Amino acid sequence: MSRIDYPVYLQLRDRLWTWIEDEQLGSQQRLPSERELSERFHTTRVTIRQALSQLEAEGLIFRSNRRGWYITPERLRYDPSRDVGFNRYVTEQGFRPRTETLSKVLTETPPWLSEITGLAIGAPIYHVFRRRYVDERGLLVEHNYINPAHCPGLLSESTDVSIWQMLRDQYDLCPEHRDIEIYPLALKGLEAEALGVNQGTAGLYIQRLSFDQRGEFLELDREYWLHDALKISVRIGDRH
Amino acid sequence: MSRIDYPVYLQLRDRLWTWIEDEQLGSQQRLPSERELSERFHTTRVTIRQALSQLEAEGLIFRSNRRGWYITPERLRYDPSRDVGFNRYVTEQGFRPRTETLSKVLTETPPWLSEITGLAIGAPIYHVFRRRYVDERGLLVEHNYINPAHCPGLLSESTDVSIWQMLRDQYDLCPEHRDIEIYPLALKGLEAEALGVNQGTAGLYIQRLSFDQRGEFLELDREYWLHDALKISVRIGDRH
DNA sequence: GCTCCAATCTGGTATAGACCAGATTATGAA
DNA sequence: TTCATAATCTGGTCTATACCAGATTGGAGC
Repeated sequence: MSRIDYPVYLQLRDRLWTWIEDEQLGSQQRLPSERELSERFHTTRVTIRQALSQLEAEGLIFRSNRRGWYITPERLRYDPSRDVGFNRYVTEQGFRPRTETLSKVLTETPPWLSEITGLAIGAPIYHVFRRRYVDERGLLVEHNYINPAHCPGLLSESTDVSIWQMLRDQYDLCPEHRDIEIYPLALKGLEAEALGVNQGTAGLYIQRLSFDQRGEFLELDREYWLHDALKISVRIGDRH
Repeated sequence: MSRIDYPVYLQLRDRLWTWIEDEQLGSQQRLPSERELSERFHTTRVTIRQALSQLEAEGLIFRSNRRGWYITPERLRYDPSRDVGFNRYVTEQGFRPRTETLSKVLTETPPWLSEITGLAIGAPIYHVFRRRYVDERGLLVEHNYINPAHCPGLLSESTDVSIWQMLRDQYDLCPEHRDIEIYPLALKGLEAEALGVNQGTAGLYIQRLSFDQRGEFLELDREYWLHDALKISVRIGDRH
C-alpha cells in the first residue's frame, strides 16, 4: 500500500527511480520519451514531466534540449582553493576533459570590475570566455579577467588548457591570497545559452578573485556550473 | 517591440521583475495571488506559475506553503571555514537569528558515519538536529554528530546557541583540520518538511568534518540550506 | 556513397478547466 | 472577550489537448 496523501508525481518520481535502477541505466544513457513514459505509467505527460523535473532537481537525470532525458554522470570533485588546472583533476578522476575558448579579447575595465579589483575604469583587461566539458557534456562556462600588467602576451597564448599553469610557467605568477564566493543561482542569458540549457536551470556560481604577493590584482574567475555537475571538496587547516 | 520567439513566461518573468521594482516591494513582502496576477497580466495561472518559478529559481521571490509568494531577503554571507557561531555572524550582518533544537539524543554510530569518522559502528554518538532562522524565516536545518569522548555532558547543555562556542568554552576543544563538502541538491523528506518547503525545492548542502590536534574525530556537521539564503564567502591564503 | 530535404520524433510552451488541502479570516455562540 | 466553527482564499495537483521548434531520421536524387 502506498501512503495516502502522497501526490502522484512524487509516487512517479519514486517509481521512475527504482525503474532506472532496475534497468541499470548508466551515465549519459537515455530514458524513454515523455509520451512513452506517460503511457507506461498510466498518467499524462504533464504529470510525468513534474516527476522528471523532481529527478532533475535531485541530480539523477538531466535534459538535453529537445533530445530527451539522460542519466546524470557522477559529480566531479572540485577544490576551488587549489591551483590545479581543470584538465588535470578531471583526468585524475578518470574523466575526459575538454575546453573551448569562446572568446578572448583585450577590453576595458568596466565599473563593476573596477570596484572589486582596484583597477581604473577603462584600464586594459584581458577577458577570456571558455566552456568546459567532461566526457563531452558541457558542465560550466567561465569568464576570466586577467590583469595584463603581469602577462602582456596572453592573447597569443593558448587558452584551451590551464590559465594558471600558463601564468605560473610563462610569467612566474602565483596568487598570494584570494577571495572566493560561492552560491546557487539560476543559469540565464548568455550562460544558459552557452551551456545549451533552458533559462532558469539551477546552477552554481563560483568566483575567485586573486591577488599577488604585493596585493595587486591578478585575476578574476567567474564560473557558472550546472547544479548537478560538481561536489566542492576542501580541506582546511592541514599543515602537511 | 519585444523580441520574437521569446516565450510568454520569460516575458512575464521580466515584466514581473520590473513590476516588483516599480512597486518597491521589499524583503518578505507578499505578492498578489496567482489568480490576481494571471488576470492582471492577461494570461493563465499555469503560465504565471511558470514565470514565478523562474523568479524563484533566480532567488528574487520565495513561496510559503499555501500562503503566497514573498520577496526573498538578501543573502546571508557565510564562511564555513571559520568557527564563528551562527548567531554572531547573523547579528553582525544586521539580521535577527533564532535556533530551534528539534531533537538531541545520544545514539549509536551508524555504518555511514563510522566510515567517514573512524568511530566503531555502534559506538555512542551525540546527534543534535536543529533549525535555524534569520528574521523568522527558516533558512536551514542542521545535523550535528559529536564525539562524546570529548564532551560527556553535552545533553545537559543548551544547544540553542553555538555548539562551537560551547565546545571551546566548556571543553576546551577546537578543530585542527576539517574536510568541507559543498554541493547543490534538492531538499526532500525530513529536511524539506522541517523547512516547510515543497519536496524537490533547490537547496545547498554543506558538510564539515572536524578533527582535533591528535587526528581524532570531533564533530560532523551536515547543513541543508535554502538555495537562495546564503552566499559563501571565504578568504584563502591571507597571513594576517 | 553522398548530399539535401522532407517526414517524424522530441521536449517546450500554452490554454482552460477542475478539484484538493492547508492557511486565513469571518462569524456567531458561549 | 474567548473560542470553536464555517466560509473563503491560497497555492498545489492533475487532466486533456493543442501547437511549436529544434533534433533526428529516412529516403530520394545525384
